[in-house]
Amino acid sequence: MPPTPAGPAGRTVLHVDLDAFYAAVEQRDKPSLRGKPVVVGGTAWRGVVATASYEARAFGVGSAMPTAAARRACPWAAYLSPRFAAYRTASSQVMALLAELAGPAGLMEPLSLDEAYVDLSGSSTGPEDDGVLAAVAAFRERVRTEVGLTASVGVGTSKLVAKVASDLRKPDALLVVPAGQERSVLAPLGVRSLPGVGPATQARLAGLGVSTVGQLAATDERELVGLLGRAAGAALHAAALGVDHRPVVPEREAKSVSAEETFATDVVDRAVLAGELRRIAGRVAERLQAADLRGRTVTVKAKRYDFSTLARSATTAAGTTTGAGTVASAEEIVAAALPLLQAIDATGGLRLLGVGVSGLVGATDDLDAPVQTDLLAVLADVEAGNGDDAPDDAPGAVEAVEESEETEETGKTEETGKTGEPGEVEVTAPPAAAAPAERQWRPGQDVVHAEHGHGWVQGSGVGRVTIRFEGPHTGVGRVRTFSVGDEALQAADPPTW
DNA sequence: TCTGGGGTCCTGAAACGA
DNA sequence: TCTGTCGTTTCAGGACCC
Repeated sequence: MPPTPAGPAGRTVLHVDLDAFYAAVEQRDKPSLRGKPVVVGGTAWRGVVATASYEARAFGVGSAMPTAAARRACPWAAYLSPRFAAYRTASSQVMALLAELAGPAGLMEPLSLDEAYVDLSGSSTGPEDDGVLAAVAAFRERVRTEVGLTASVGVGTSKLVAKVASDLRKPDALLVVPAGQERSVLAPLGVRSLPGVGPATQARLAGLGVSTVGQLAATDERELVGLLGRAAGAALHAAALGVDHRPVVPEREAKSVSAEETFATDVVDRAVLAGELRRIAGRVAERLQAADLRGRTVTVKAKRYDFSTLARSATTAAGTTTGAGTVASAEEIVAAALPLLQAIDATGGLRLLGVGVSGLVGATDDLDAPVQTDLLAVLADVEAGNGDDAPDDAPGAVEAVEESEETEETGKTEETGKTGEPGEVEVTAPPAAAAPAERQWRPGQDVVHAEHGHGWVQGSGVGRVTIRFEGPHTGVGRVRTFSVGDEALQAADPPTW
Protein backbone atom coordinates (compact mmCIF):
# COMPACT_ATOMS: atom_id res chain seq x y z
CA MET A 1 0.00 0.00 0.00
CA PRO A 2 1.58 3.31 -1.00
CA PRO A 3 1.70 5.92 1.75
CA THR A 4 -1.19 8.32 1.93
CA PRO A 5 -0.44 11.68 0.35
CA ALA A 6 0.22 14.02 3.20
CA GLY A 7 -2.42 16.54 4.17
CA PRO A 8 -1.43 19.86 5.69
CA ALA A 9 1.48 19.11 8.01
CA GLY A 10 0.51 18.19 11.53
CA ARG A 11 -3.25 18.45 11.05
CA THR A 12 -5.25 16.99 13.90
CA VAL A 13 -9.00 16.78 13.44
CA LEU A 14 -11.52 15.23 15.84
CA HIS A 15 -15.01 14.06 15.01
CA VAL A 16 -17.27 13.72 18.04
CA ASP A 17 -20.55 11.84 17.81
CA LEU A 18 -22.94 11.26 20.70
CA ASP A 19 -24.15 7.67 20.67
CA ALA A 20 -27.83 7.06 19.81
CA PHE A 21 -28.36 10.59 21.02
CA TYR A 22 -32.13 11.04 21.34
CA ALA A 23 -32.63 7.55 22.77
CA ALA A 24 -29.69 8.00 25.14
CA VAL A 25 -31.18 11.21 26.56
CA GLU A 26 -34.49 9.41 27.12
CA GLN A 27 -32.74 6.54 28.91
CA ARG A 28 -30.77 9.00 31.00
CA ASP A 29 -33.91 10.86 32.07
CA LYS A 30 -36.10 7.78 32.59
CA PRO A 31 -34.20 5.11 34.53
CA SER A 32 -36.89 2.52 33.79
CA LEU A 33 -35.83 2.62 30.14
CA ARG A 34 -32.15 1.88 30.77
CA GLY A 35 -30.97 -1.35 29.19
CA LYS A 36 -34.20 -1.65 27.23
CA PRO A 37 -35.01 -1.03 23.56
CA VAL A 38 -36.05 2.58 23.03
CA VAL A 39 -37.21 4.07 19.73
CA VAL A 40 -37.58 7.83 19.28
CA GLY A 41 -39.38 9.22 16.27
CA GLY A 42 -42.74 9.76 14.70
CA THR A 43 -45.23 7.74 16.67
CA ALA A 44 -48.09 8.73 14.39
CA TRP A 45 -49.46 6.51 11.66
CA ARG A 46 -47.08 7.97 9.11
CA GLY A 47 -43.79 8.20 10.90
CA VAL A 48 -40.20 7.03 10.80
CA VAL A 49 -37.58 6.25 13.40
CA ALA A 50 -35.24 9.12 14.28
CA THR A 51 -33.02 7.21 16.69
CA ALA A 52 -33.07 3.70 18.13
CA SER A 53 -31.14 2.69 21.23
CA TYR A 54 -28.52 0.00 20.74
CA GLU A 55 -30.85 -2.47 22.50
CA ALA A 56 -33.45 -1.78 19.77
CA ARG A 57 -30.86 -1.92 17.00
CA ALA A 58 -30.14 -5.50 18.03
CA PHE A 59 -33.64 -6.32 16.76
CA GLY A 60 -33.02 -4.67 13.41
CA VAL A 61 -34.58 -1.30 14.19
CA GLY A 62 -32.68 1.57 12.60
CA SER A 63 -32.90 5.23 11.68
CA ALA A 64 -35.27 6.20 8.86
CA MET A 65 -37.18 2.94 9.23
CA PRO A 66 -40.97 3.38 9.11
CA THR A 67 -42.33 3.27 12.63
CA ALA A 68 -44.78 0.59 11.55
CA ALA A 69 -41.93 -1.65 10.42
CA ALA A 70 -40.06 -0.97 13.65
CA ARG A 71 -43.10 -1.98 15.68
CA ARG A 72 -43.24 -5.26 13.80
CA ALA A 73 -39.53 -5.90 14.34
CA CYS A 74 -39.51 -4.94 18.01
CA PRO A 75 -43.03 -4.61 19.43
CA TRP A 76 -41.81 -4.56 23.05
CA ALA A 77 -39.68 -1.43 22.63
CA ALA A 78 -40.68 1.91 24.16
CA TYR A 79 -41.85 4.22 21.33
CA LEU A 80 -41.39 7.87 22.23
CA SER A 81 -42.00 11.21 20.55
CA PRO A 82 -38.92 13.46 20.39
CA ARG A 83 -38.36 16.02 23.20
CA PHE A 84 -36.21 18.51 21.34
CA ALA A 85 -35.92 20.91 24.26
CA ALA A 86 -34.17 18.22 26.32
CA TYR A 87 -31.92 17.31 23.40
CA ARG A 88 -30.93 20.93 22.84
CA THR A 89 -30.02 21.32 26.50
CA ALA A 90 -27.86 18.19 26.50
CA SER A 91 -26.26 19.24 23.22
CA SER A 92 -25.36 22.67 24.60
CA GLN A 93 -23.68 21.07 27.61
CA VAL A 94 -21.58 18.79 25.40
CA MET A 95 -20.70 21.59 22.97
CA ALA A 96 -19.52 23.71 25.90
CA LEU A 97 -17.22 20.89 27.03
CA LEU A 98 -16.01 20.57 23.45
CA ALA A 99 -15.25 24.29 23.30
CA GLU A 100 -13.11 23.83 26.41
CA LEU A 101 -11.34 20.93 24.73
CA ALA A 102 -10.71 23.03 21.63
CA GLY A 103 -9.25 25.83 23.74
CA PRO A 104 -8.60 29.34 22.50
CA ALA A 105 -6.39 28.11 19.64
CA GLY A 106 -8.73 25.37 18.43
CA LEU A 107 -11.67 25.50 16.05
CA MET A 108 -15.01 23.81 16.61
CA GLU A 109 -17.67 23.18 13.98
CA PRO A 110 -21.01 21.82 15.23
CA LEU A 111 -22.76 19.75 12.55
CA SER A 112 -25.96 18.96 14.37
CA LEU A 113 -27.20 18.50 17.93
CA ASP A 114 -25.06 15.40 18.36
CA GLU A 115 -22.01 15.87 16.13
CA ALA A 116 -19.10 18.26 15.82
CA TYR A 117 -15.61 18.60 14.41
CA VAL A 118 -12.71 20.06 16.34
CA ASP A 119 -9.39 21.13 14.81
CA LEU A 120 -6.50 20.84 17.27
CA SER A 121 -3.75 21.33 14.69
CA GLY A 122 -2.53 24.47 16.41
CA SER A 123 -1.85 22.75 19.70
CA SER A 124 -0.67 19.28 18.70
CA THR A 125 1.82 17.44 16.54
CA GLY A 126 -0.68 15.06 14.95
CA PRO A 127 -3.44 12.56 15.70
CA GLU A 128 -1.20 10.37 17.88
CA ASP A 129 -0.09 13.29 20.07
CA ASP A 130 -0.27 12.14 23.71
CA GLY A 131 -1.70 15.48 24.74
CA VAL A 132 -4.59 15.05 22.31
CA LEU A 133 -5.36 11.56 23.54
CA ALA A 134 -5.34 12.68 27.17
CA ALA A 135 -7.60 15.65 26.39
CA VAL A 136 -10.07 13.47 24.48
CA ALA A 137 -10.14 10.92 27.29
CA ALA A 138 -10.87 13.68 29.80
CA PHE A 139 -13.60 15.12 27.55
CA ARG A 140 -15.33 11.75 27.18
CA GLU A 141 -15.21 11.22 30.94
CA ARG A 142 -16.79 14.62 31.55
CA VAL A 143 -19.54 13.86 28.99
CA ARG A 144 -20.25 10.68 30.90
CA THR A 145 -20.24 12.14 34.41
CA GLU A 146 -21.54 15.67 33.82
CA VAL A 147 -24.04 15.09 31.01
CA GLY A 148 -24.79 11.40 31.49
CA LEU A 149 -24.15 10.39 27.87
CA THR A 150 -21.46 8.57 25.92
CA ALA A 151 -19.53 9.93 22.96
CA SER A 152 -17.56 8.23 20.21
CA VAL A 153 -14.54 10.13 18.94
CA GLY A 154 -12.47 9.69 15.81
CA VAL A 155 -9.10 11.39 15.41
CA GLY A 156 -7.27 11.78 12.12
CA THR A 157 -5.55 14.17 9.76
CA SER A 158 -8.78 15.33 8.11
CA LYS A 159 -12.52 15.64 8.66
CA LEU A 160 -13.11 12.63 6.45
CA VAL A 161 -10.78 10.31 8.33
CA ALA A 162 -11.97 11.54 11.73
CA LYS A 163 -15.60 10.96 10.80
CA VAL A 164 -15.04 7.50 9.41
CA ALA A 165 -12.96 6.67 12.50
CA SER A 166 -15.68 7.76 14.92
CA ASP A 167 -18.17 5.51 13.13
CA LEU A 168 -15.91 2.47 13.09
CA ARG A 169 -15.86 1.54 16.77
CA LYS A 170 -18.99 3.13 18.19
CA PRO A 171 -20.61 3.18 20.63
CA ASP A 172 -18.50 4.73 23.39
CA ALA A 173 -15.16 4.42 21.64
CA LEU A 174 -12.07 6.33 20.59
CA LEU A 175 -10.23 5.49 17.38
CA VAL A 176 -7.09 7.25 16.25
CA VAL A 177 -5.86 6.96 12.67
CA PRO A 178 -2.18 7.93 12.66
CA ALA A 179 -0.89 10.14 9.87
CA GLY A 180 0.11 8.02 6.89
CA GLN A 181 -2.27 5.15 7.70
CA GLU A 182 -5.40 6.70 6.21
CA ARG A 183 -5.49 4.60 3.07
CA SER A 184 -4.87 1.29 4.79
CA VAL A 185 -7.64 1.99 7.31
CA LEU A 186 -10.13 3.05 4.62
CA ALA A 187 -9.33 0.45 1.96
CA PRO A 188 -11.20 -2.58 3.38
CA LEU A 189 -14.34 -0.59 4.25
CA GLY A 190 -17.48 -0.62 2.13
CA VAL A 191 -18.07 2.45 -0.01
CA ARG A 192 -21.08 3.35 2.15
CA SER A 193 -18.61 4.17 4.93
CA LEU A 194 -17.63 7.30 3.05
CA PRO A 195 -19.73 10.39 3.77
CA GLY A 196 -21.61 11.30 0.60
CA VAL A 197 -22.21 7.75 -0.57
CA GLY A 198 -25.85 6.83 -0.21
CA PRO A 199 -27.94 4.06 -1.73
CA ALA A 200 -27.99 5.63 -5.21
CA THR A 201 -24.24 6.17 -5.42
CA GLN A 202 -23.57 2.75 -3.94
CA ALA A 203 -25.72 1.15 -6.64
CA ARG A 204 -24.00 3.09 -9.41
CA LEU A 205 -20.57 2.12 -8.10
CA ALA A 206 -21.68 -1.50 -7.91
CA GLY A 207 -22.31 -1.24 -11.63
CA LEU A 208 -18.58 -0.67 -12.02
CA GLY A 209 -17.82 -3.61 -9.76
CA VAL A 210 -16.74 -1.25 -6.98
CA SER A 211 -17.89 -2.12 -3.48
CA THR A 212 -14.94 -1.22 -1.23
CA VAL A 213 -13.05 2.00 -0.67
CA GLY A 214 -9.88 0.32 -1.86
CA GLN A 215 -11.51 -0.58 -5.17
CA LEU A 216 -12.78 2.97 -5.40
CA ALA A 217 -9.27 4.33 -4.90
CA ALA A 218 -8.03 2.13 -7.72
CA THR A 219 -10.73 3.35 -10.11
CA ASP A 220 -9.80 5.93 -12.73
CA GLU A 221 -11.01 9.34 -11.57
CA ARG A 222 -12.31 10.16 -15.03
CA GLU A 223 -14.55 7.12 -14.89
CA LEU A 224 -16.00 8.31 -11.57
CA VAL A 225 -16.51 11.82 -12.92
CA GLY A 226 -18.34 10.35 -15.91
CA LEU A 227 -20.52 8.27 -13.60
CA LEU A 228 -21.25 10.73 -10.80
CA GLY A 229 -20.49 14.19 -12.20
CA ARG A 230 -17.48 16.37 -11.71
CA ALA A 231 -17.88 17.42 -8.11
CA ALA A 232 -19.02 14.11 -6.65
CA GLY A 233 -16.68 12.02 -8.80
CA ALA A 234 -13.56 13.98 -7.97
CA ALA A 235 -14.44 14.35 -4.29
CA LEU A 236 -15.17 10.65 -3.91
CA HIS A 237 -11.94 9.62 -5.60
CA ALA A 238 -9.98 11.93 -3.31
CA ALA A 239 -11.86 10.60 -0.28
CA ALA A 240 -11.02 7.02 -1.21
CA LEU A 241 -7.36 8.03 -1.22
CA GLY A 242 -7.79 9.57 2.23
CA VAL A 243 -7.37 13.09 0.87
CA ASP A 244 -9.63 15.77 2.33
CA HIS A 245 -8.50 19.37 2.75
CA ARG A 246 -11.80 20.82 3.96
CA PRO A 247 -11.20 23.17 6.87
CA VAL A 248 -13.05 23.11 10.17
CA VAL A 249 -15.35 26.12 9.93
CA PRO A 250 -16.59 27.49 13.27
CA GLU A 251 -19.67 29.31 12.06
CA ARG A 252 -21.92 28.75 9.11
CA GLU A 253 -24.73 30.98 8.05
CA ALA A 254 -28.09 29.39 7.31
CA LYS A 255 -28.88 29.37 3.60
CA SER A 256 -32.54 28.52 3.79
CA VAL A 257 -35.36 28.14 6.28
CA SER A 258 -38.16 25.72 5.59
CA ALA A 259 -40.97 23.78 7.20
CA GLU A 260 -43.02 20.91 5.93
CA GLU A 261 -45.73 18.59 7.09
CA THR A 262 -46.92 15.15 6.18
CA PHE A 263 -50.70 14.87 6.42
CA ALA A 264 -52.40 12.00 8.21
CA THR A 265 -54.27 11.34 4.97
CA ASP A 266 -53.61 12.66 1.48
CA VAL A 267 -55.25 16.03 0.80
CA VAL A 268 -56.97 16.85 -2.49
CA ASP A 269 -59.09 19.85 -1.48
CA ARG A 270 -57.36 23.04 -2.64
CA ALA A 271 -58.95 25.14 0.07
CA VAL A 272 -57.57 22.78 2.71
CA LEU A 273 -54.16 22.87 1.04
CA ALA A 274 -54.20 26.66 1.02
CA GLY A 275 -55.01 26.67 4.73
CA GLU A 276 -52.17 24.28 5.47
CA LEU A 277 -49.86 26.41 3.35
CA ARG A 278 -50.72 29.47 5.45
CA ARG A 279 -50.08 27.58 8.67
CA ILE A 280 -46.70 26.23 7.49
CA ALA A 281 -45.69 29.63 6.11
CA GLY A 282 -46.43 31.06 9.54
CA ARG A 283 -43.91 28.66 11.10
CA VAL A 284 -41.27 29.67 8.55
CA ALA A 285 -41.98 33.36 9.14
CA GLU A 286 -41.60 32.95 12.90
CA ARG A 287 -38.18 31.39 12.48
CA LEU A 288 -37.06 33.96 9.91
CA GLN A 289 -38.08 36.81 12.13
CA ALA A 290 -36.49 35.21 15.20
CA ALA A 291 -33.21 35.04 13.28
CA ASP A 292 -33.69 38.54 11.88
CA LEU A 293 -33.55 37.24 8.31
CA ARG A 294 -35.36 37.92 5.06
CA GLY A 295 -35.27 35.88 1.86
CA ARG A 296 -35.65 36.36 -1.88
CA THR A 297 -36.76 32.93 -3.08
CA VAL A 298 -39.89 31.12 -1.95
CA THR A 299 -40.23 27.41 -2.68
CA VAL A 300 -43.31 25.25 -2.33
CA LYS A 301 -42.60 21.55 -2.05
CA ALA A 302 -45.16 18.82 -2.42
CA LYS A 303 -45.06 15.07 -2.15
CA ARG A 304 -47.85 13.45 -4.07
CA TYR A 305 -49.86 10.37 -3.22
CA ASP A 306 -47.40 8.25 -5.22
CA PHE A 307 -44.36 9.70 -3.40
CA SER A 308 -43.19 11.70 -6.38
CA THR A 309 -41.96 15.09 -5.17
CA LEU A 310 -42.40 18.45 -6.83
CA ALA A 311 -40.89 21.81 -6.04
CA ARG A 312 -41.98 25.13 -7.45
CA SER A 313 -40.07 28.26 -6.63
CA ALA A 314 -40.17 31.94 -7.41
CA THR A 315 -37.64 34.66 -6.79
CA THR A 316 -38.77 38.14 -6.04
CA ALA A 317 -37.35 41.01 -8.02
CA ALA A 318 -34.32 42.42 -6.27
CA GLY A 319 -34.72 45.75 -4.64
CA THR A 320 -31.97 48.18 -3.91
CA THR A 321 -33.28 49.47 -0.66
CA THR A 322 -33.27 47.72 2.65
CA GLY A 323 -35.82 44.94 2.72
CA ALA A 324 -37.18 45.57 -0.76
CA GLY A 325 -37.80 42.52 -2.90
CA THR A 326 -37.60 40.12 0.02
CA VAL A 327 -40.03 38.22 2.18
CA ALA A 328 -40.09 37.56 5.89
CA SER A 329 -43.66 37.85 7.18
CA ALA A 330 -46.23 35.11 6.85
CA GLU A 331 -48.33 37.34 4.59
CA GLU A 332 -45.41 37.97 2.24
CA ILE A 333 -44.50 34.29 2.09
CA VAL A 334 -48.09 33.23 1.47
CA ALA A 335 -48.47 35.84 -1.28
CA ALA A 336 -45.51 34.32 -3.11
CA ALA A 337 -46.33 30.70 -2.28
CA LEU A 338 -50.03 30.51 -3.11
CA PRO A 339 -49.57 30.91 -6.89
CA LEU A 340 -46.87 28.24 -6.75
CA LEU A 341 -49.24 25.89 -4.95
CA GLN A 342 -51.93 26.54 -7.55
CA ALA A 343 -49.44 25.46 -10.25
CA ILE A 344 -48.98 22.06 -8.63
CA ASP A 345 -51.11 19.21 -9.87
CA ALA A 346 -52.80 17.83 -6.75
CA THR A 347 -54.85 15.22 -8.57
CA GLY A 348 -54.82 12.10 -6.47
CA GLY A 349 -53.88 14.09 -3.39
CA LEU A 350 -50.80 15.43 -1.67
CA ARG A 351 -49.30 13.62 1.32
CA LEU A 352 -46.83 16.38 2.19
CA LEU A 353 -46.67 20.12 1.77
CA GLY A 354 -43.68 22.31 2.54
CA VAL A 355 -42.68 25.96 2.30
CA GLY A 356 -39.13 27.25 2.20
CA VAL A 357 -37.39 30.59 1.93
CA SER A 358 -33.82 30.87 0.59
CA GLY A 359 -31.53 33.58 -0.71
CA LEU A 360 -31.32 34.84 2.85
CA VAL A 361 -30.04 38.22 3.89
CA GLY A 362 -30.10 40.03 7.19
CA ALA A 363 -33.26 42.05 7.70
CA THR A 364 -31.20 45.23 7.71
CA ASP A 365 -28.69 44.32 5.00
CA ASP A 366 -28.33 46.24 1.80
CA LEU A 367 -29.21 43.65 -0.84
CA ASP A 368 -26.43 44.78 -3.14
CA ALA A 369 -23.71 44.23 -0.59
CA PRO A 370 -23.37 40.44 -0.73
CA VAL A 371 -23.21 40.51 -4.54
CA GLN A 372 -20.45 43.09 -4.55
CA THR A 373 -18.53 41.08 -2.01
CA ASP A 374 -18.79 37.94 -4.13
CA LEU A 375 -17.66 39.67 -7.29
CA LEU A 376 -14.69 41.20 -5.55
CA ALA A 377 -13.80 37.79 -4.15
CA VAL A 378 -14.00 36.22 -7.59
CA LEU A 379 -11.84 38.91 -9.16
CA ALA A 380 -9.31 38.69 -6.36
CA ASP A 381 -9.25 34.93 -6.82
CA VAL A 382 -8.56 35.22 -10.53
CA GLU A 383 -5.83 37.76 -9.93
CA ALA A 384 -4.29 35.40 -7.42
CA GLY A 385 -4.40 32.59 -9.98
CA ASN A 386 -7.03 30.51 -8.20
CA GLY A 387 -9.62 29.74 -10.82
CA ASP A 388 -10.94 26.63 -9.23
CA ASP A 389 -10.63 24.42 -6.19
CA ALA A 390 -9.45 21.48 -8.26
CA PRO A 391 -5.74 20.78 -8.41
CA ASP A 392 -4.10 22.53 -11.32
CA ASP A 393 -3.13 19.29 -12.97
CA ALA A 394 -6.54 17.69 -12.69
CA PRO A 395 -8.29 16.79 -15.94
CA GLY A 396 -10.50 19.61 -17.02
CA ALA A 397 -9.06 21.99 -14.48
CA VAL A 398 -10.01 25.62 -14.85
CA GLU A 399 -6.99 27.72 -14.34
CA ALA A 400 -6.08 31.35 -14.64
CA VAL A 401 -3.42 31.98 -17.24
CA GLU A 402 -1.63 35.11 -18.30
CA GLU A 403 -1.90 34.41 -22.00
CA SER A 404 -3.99 31.91 -23.88
CA GLU A 405 -2.46 29.92 -26.67
CA GLU A 406 -4.03 27.95 -29.45
CA THR A 407 -2.94 24.37 -29.00
CA GLU A 408 -4.50 22.25 -31.71
CA GLU A 409 -3.16 18.94 -30.40
CA THR A 410 -4.43 19.27 -26.86
CA GLY A 411 -7.80 20.53 -27.88
CA LYS A 412 -7.95 23.56 -25.67
CA THR A 413 -10.50 26.26 -25.99
CA GLU A 414 -10.85 29.64 -24.45
CA GLU A 415 -13.43 30.98 -22.16
CA THR A 416 -14.11 34.57 -21.48
CA GLY A 417 -16.74 36.33 -19.51
CA LYS A 418 -17.21 37.24 -15.89
CA THR A 419 -13.90 35.67 -15.01
CA GLY A 420 -12.17 36.91 -18.15
CA GLU A 421 -10.87 40.05 -16.59
CA PRO A 422 -8.46 40.89 -15.21
CA GLY A 423 -7.11 37.38 -16.00
CA GLU A 424 -7.98 35.07 -18.84
CA VAL A 425 -9.52 31.79 -17.82
CA GLU A 426 -8.63 28.77 -19.83
CA VAL A 427 -10.77 25.68 -20.08
CA THR A 428 -8.83 22.54 -20.77
CA ALA A 429 -10.98 19.85 -22.31
CA PRO A 430 -10.38 16.23 -21.40
CA PRO A 431 -7.91 14.42 -23.67
CA ALA A 432 -9.32 14.53 -27.18
CA ALA A 433 -7.55 11.44 -28.45
CA ALA A 434 -10.48 9.16 -27.74
CA ALA A 435 -13.06 11.42 -29.33
CA PRO A 436 -13.82 11.37 -33.04
CA ALA A 437 -12.21 14.24 -34.88
CA GLU A 438 -15.53 15.96 -35.50
CA ARG A 439 -16.15 16.10 -31.74
CA GLN A 440 -12.83 17.52 -30.70
CA TRP A 441 -12.54 20.97 -29.33
CA ARG A 442 -11.55 23.53 -31.93
CA PRO A 443 -9.27 25.99 -30.19
CA GLY A 444 -9.98 29.54 -31.08
CA GLN A 445 -13.11 28.63 -32.98
CA ASP A 446 -15.10 27.41 -30.01
CA VAL A 447 -17.21 25.17 -32.21
CA VAL A 448 -18.31 21.68 -31.31
CA HIS A 449 -19.54 19.57 -34.22
CA ALA A 450 -21.75 16.59 -33.56
CA GLU A 451 -24.26 14.40 -35.31
CA HIS A 452 -27.30 16.54 -34.79
CA GLY A 453 -25.79 19.95 -35.26
CA HIS A 454 -23.03 22.00 -33.80
CA GLY A 455 -22.54 24.28 -30.84
CA TRP A 456 -20.46 27.13 -29.58
CA VAL A 457 -18.55 26.89 -26.37
CA GLN A 458 -19.30 29.68 -24.01
CA GLY A 459 -18.03 30.61 -20.65
CA SER A 460 -20.46 30.74 -17.81
CA GLY A 461 -18.51 31.55 -14.73
CA VAL A 462 -16.13 29.43 -12.74
CA GLY A 463 -16.20 25.71 -13.33
CA ARG A 464 -19.13 25.56 -15.73
CA VAL A 465 -19.34 25.81 -19.49
CA THR A 466 -22.43 26.43 -21.57
CA ILE A 467 -22.58 25.03 -25.07
CA ARG A 468 -25.22 26.49 -27.34
CA PHE A 469 -26.40 24.18 -30.10
CA GLU A 470 -28.15 25.08 -33.33
CA GLY A 471 -30.62 22.60 -34.77
CA PRO A 472 -29.84 21.06 -38.18
CA HIS A 473 -33.09 22.20 -39.78
CA THR A 474 -34.83 24.55 -37.44
CA GLY A 475 -31.99 26.83 -36.55
CA VAL A 476 -33.48 26.91 -33.07
CA GLY A 477 -30.86 27.30 -30.39
CA ARG A 478 -30.63 25.00 -27.42
CA VAL A 479 -28.32 25.40 -24.49
CA ARG A 480 -26.68 22.76 -22.41
CA THR A 481 -24.49 23.51 -19.44
CA PHE A 482 -21.65 21.24 -18.42
CA SER A 483 -19.25 21.26 -15.54
CA VAL A 484 -15.71 21.42 -16.82
CA GLY A 485 -14.33 17.90 -16.86
CA ASP A 486 -17.62 16.11 -17.45
CA GLU A 487 -17.54 13.10 -19.71
CA ALA A 488 -20.66 14.58 -21.26
CA LEU A 489 -18.65 17.64 -22.13
CA GLN A 490 -16.11 15.48 -23.91
CA ALA A 491 -18.81 13.91 -26.02
CA ALA A 492 -20.65 17.20 -26.35
CA ASP A 493 -23.85 15.55 -27.46
CA PRO A 494 -26.38 18.15 -28.46
CA PRO A 495 -29.98 17.80 -27.37
CA THR A 496 -32.29 16.03 -29.79
CA TRP A 497 -34.74 18.09 -31.72
C1' DT B 1 -50.84 0.33 8.64
C1' DC B 2 -44.25 1.83 4.22
C1' DT B 3 -41.32 5.51 3.55
C1' DG B 4 -40.44 12.41 8.57
C1' DG B 5 -38.34 16.88 8.77
C1' DG B 6 -34.85 20.27 7.97
C1' DG B 7 -31.13 21.13 5.68
C1' DT B 8 -26.91 21.33 1.86
C1' DC B 9 -24.88 20.78 -2.57
C1' DC B 10 -24.84 19.66 -7.39
C1' DT B 11 -26.52 19.49 -12.09
C1' DG B 12 -28.90 20.41 -16.53
C1' DA B 13 -32.27 23.16 -18.85
C1' DA B 14 -34.36 27.34 -19.74
C1' DA B 15 -35.14 32.15 -19.14
C1' DC B 16 -33.38 36.63 -18.76
C1' DG B 17 -31.16 40.65 -20.16
C1' DA B 18 -27.19 43.61 -21.74
C1' DT C 1 -35.99 49.23 -34.03
C1' DC C 2 -35.02 44.60 -34.48
C1' DT C 3 -32.42 40.55 -33.87
C1' DG C 4 -28.71 37.56 -32.65
C1' DT C 5 -25.20 36.69 -29.20
C1' DC C 6 -23.84 35.10 -25.00
C1' DG C 7 -22.92 35.42 -19.84
C1' DT C 8 -25.74 35.09 -15.77
C1' DT C 9 -29.55 33.75 -13.11
C1' DT C 10 -33.31 30.97 -12.03
C1' DC C 11 -35.77 26.79 -11.79
C1' DA C 12 -36.46 21.99 -10.79
C1' DG C 13 -35.00 17.74 -9.30
C1' DG C 14 -31.77 14.32 -7.35
C1' DA C 15 -28.79 12.69 -3.78
C1' DC C 16 -27.27 12.90 0.61
C1' DC C 17 -26.84 13.82 5.76
C1' DC C 18 -28.43 13.77 10.62
